[in-house]
Amino acid sequence: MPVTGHTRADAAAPPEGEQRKAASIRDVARVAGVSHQTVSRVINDHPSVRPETRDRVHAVIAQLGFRRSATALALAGGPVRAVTVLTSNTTLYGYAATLQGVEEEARAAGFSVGVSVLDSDEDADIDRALAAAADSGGGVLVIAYDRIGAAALERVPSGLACTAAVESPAGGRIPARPSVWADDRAAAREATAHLLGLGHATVHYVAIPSSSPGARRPSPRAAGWREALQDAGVTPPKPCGKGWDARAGYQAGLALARDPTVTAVLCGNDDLALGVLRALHEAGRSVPGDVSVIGFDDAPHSAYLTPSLSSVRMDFTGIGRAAFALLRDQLDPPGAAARSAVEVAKPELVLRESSLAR
Amino acid sequence: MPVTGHTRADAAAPPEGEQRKAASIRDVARVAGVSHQTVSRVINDHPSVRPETRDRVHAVIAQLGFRRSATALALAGGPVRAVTVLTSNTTLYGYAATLQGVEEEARAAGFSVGVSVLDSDEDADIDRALAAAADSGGGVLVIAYDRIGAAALERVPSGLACTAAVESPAGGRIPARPSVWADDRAAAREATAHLLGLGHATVHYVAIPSSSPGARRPSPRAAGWREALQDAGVTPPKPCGKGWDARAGYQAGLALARDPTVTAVLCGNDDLALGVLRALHEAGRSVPGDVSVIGFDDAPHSAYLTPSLSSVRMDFTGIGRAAFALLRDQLDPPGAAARSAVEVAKPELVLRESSLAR
DNA sequence: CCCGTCCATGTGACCGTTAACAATCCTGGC
DNA sequence: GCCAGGATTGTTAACGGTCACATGGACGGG
Repeated sequence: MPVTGHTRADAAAPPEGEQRKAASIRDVARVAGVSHQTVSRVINDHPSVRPETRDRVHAVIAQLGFRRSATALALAGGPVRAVTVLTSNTTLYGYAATLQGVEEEARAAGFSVGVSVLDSDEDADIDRALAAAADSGGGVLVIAYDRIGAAALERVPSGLACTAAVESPAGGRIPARPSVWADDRAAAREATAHLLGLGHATVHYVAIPSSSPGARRPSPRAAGWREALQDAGVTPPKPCGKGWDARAGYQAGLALARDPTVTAVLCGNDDLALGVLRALHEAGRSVPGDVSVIGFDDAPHSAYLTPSLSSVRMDFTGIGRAAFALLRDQLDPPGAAARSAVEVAKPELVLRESSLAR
Repeated sequence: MPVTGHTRADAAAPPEGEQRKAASIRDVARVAGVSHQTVSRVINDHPSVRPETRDRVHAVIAQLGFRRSATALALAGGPVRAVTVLTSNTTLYGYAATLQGVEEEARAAGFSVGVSVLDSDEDADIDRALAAAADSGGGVLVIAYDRIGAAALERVPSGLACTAAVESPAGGRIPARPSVWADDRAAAREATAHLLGLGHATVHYVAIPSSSPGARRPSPRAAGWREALQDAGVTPPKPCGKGWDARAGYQAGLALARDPTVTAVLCGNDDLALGVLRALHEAGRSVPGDVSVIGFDDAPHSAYLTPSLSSVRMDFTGIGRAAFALLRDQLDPPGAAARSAVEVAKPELVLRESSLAR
């Protein structure tokens, strides 16, 4: 990098003109009067280089602004230091925050981060993304919070280093790939129990779409909700909702608002909850007066809604970071194969106005 | 070759076992009985290859599942087909949506997308990101909506292909780099004028941080707001707000709520507006009854707030797409140097409950 | 004093691709 | 029948690193 500055004459920057072609290992060798291999050894901290030689080479490296080419390194079979994040979306809060976590950790480790968005769960589409990721050479990190991501995870070829950020796996099942999750099932149970504790006869659930193919399995959030009701001897009502956004929540909310038995609602995420709040408001049912509402994910703005939204805080950034760490362990195996599944800090139920005691 | 006689079905996939090392151009050459260079010619659609030869090579390519190595291509000096997006944030709506737009367009063009997050506007930090981007070989796309991004844009070395997504440039100034923006200044003027038209004596402004170094220049949104007031002969009150998020809006809102002359508020983004709404609510001032509020960006959930938030819809995805297109023109120059500055569709003022007539 | 080792360094090949140039074959004009 | 010249193909050398191995000198033990 042609950095300017520098106390003494701008020794680092190539003279004044354009930035000529970057210096190679051989350029450094020539100037330092050694062989290119010696330069390589210096770069890689190989022990048997005379201190004097090492210093001289280092000086030339600084002088020429030499930077080792990642491309050449990769071609020569060196370690690759790159991750590609596969995701179906980059704007939804949970996804964006997970990506952010991955990026932070990757940057700290000197990895580059690629993003490939999955348009659908069709094989062709997934393979396209996988191929793109594979020929970058590094590992793949799949955000598998939804059906598309889960489908992509299934198709990752066995030779490719891969980890995933997932929902909490259904009881006892160990994910096929090293994975990271927060126990949202337990959190859903807790949130539901809290609502029941407030005196509600039952709790309705506005679901996020299932991540299992064909929606065979409900999401862990739905499972936790169901369990809490069953523990309390309550027959779970039919979950509603189909979608991820406020609009879907609004539509589900319109139906719920018409049902007088609805006094408590758990939502699969905060966007859905927002739509539900809106629908309840329009129907003249007050929150938390008539209906208590709890969301999921604790998006940053949820605390400022009116009423402020109770929610389950998920450490998405932490999940992203942990997932990257797992991937890194796979790529340069320092001490044997590390853990293959990780559960990060338990989600935390944050109580606000929307679920105050009545 | 363990490949049995596939009619056509899975002709492409490597046999059944593990995925052995990817086939190279020379592997293809050997099997097809030609030189590697001929294979290269076939891949690149070079005209002088006998059709018969071409077909044979193509068949072997399919049979071996050959894919040209992007790494080797880059090393050999071929075109790189990669973008690195430099941004200070990936979770804020405008940023995430811009990134999404870039990714869509890049994917369609067969480019890979990298992301590098800028922690601060310190030179070292920026150079780190720039260096990382540069040695990926492709172009750089800077999201320069804030001070950090703008600082990064300044330091991009002249030899590096680069475009930027920016705020609308201050009157007449042509951005140094090919850039894309929506005319948010005009939109702010329009929104302010609309509020004045509602009968408000003045309009207060909750500002997003300026993107100019040292905050020497106000953001175009602030400029548009000021212009509209001046056009109407109103002396602009002091803008408030320091930050991007709902919390900052809330704090600004607390102060505004105490001031009885405040009856209309324009906010630099929807998160700020959300905080303002909350603060006004807590102070017992109704929206739009006592105070009208208009936000900026039209985040997806703004329509579902209570009251629903009037906002200026920005086509961030479109900006991202256009910025990528501009970068692409730079990377493989087909018809001379293309346009260097682009203004995408005009932002649209979306009126909702928060700014109804009184 | 000779030989085996280790240290420091150099030489050459290789990774997978493209570019430049050479070589061969075929065709047509004279 | 000879040669210019295009079409087709092959050969060799980059690109910028790493790895495997060779080389030469210093040192120490027998």
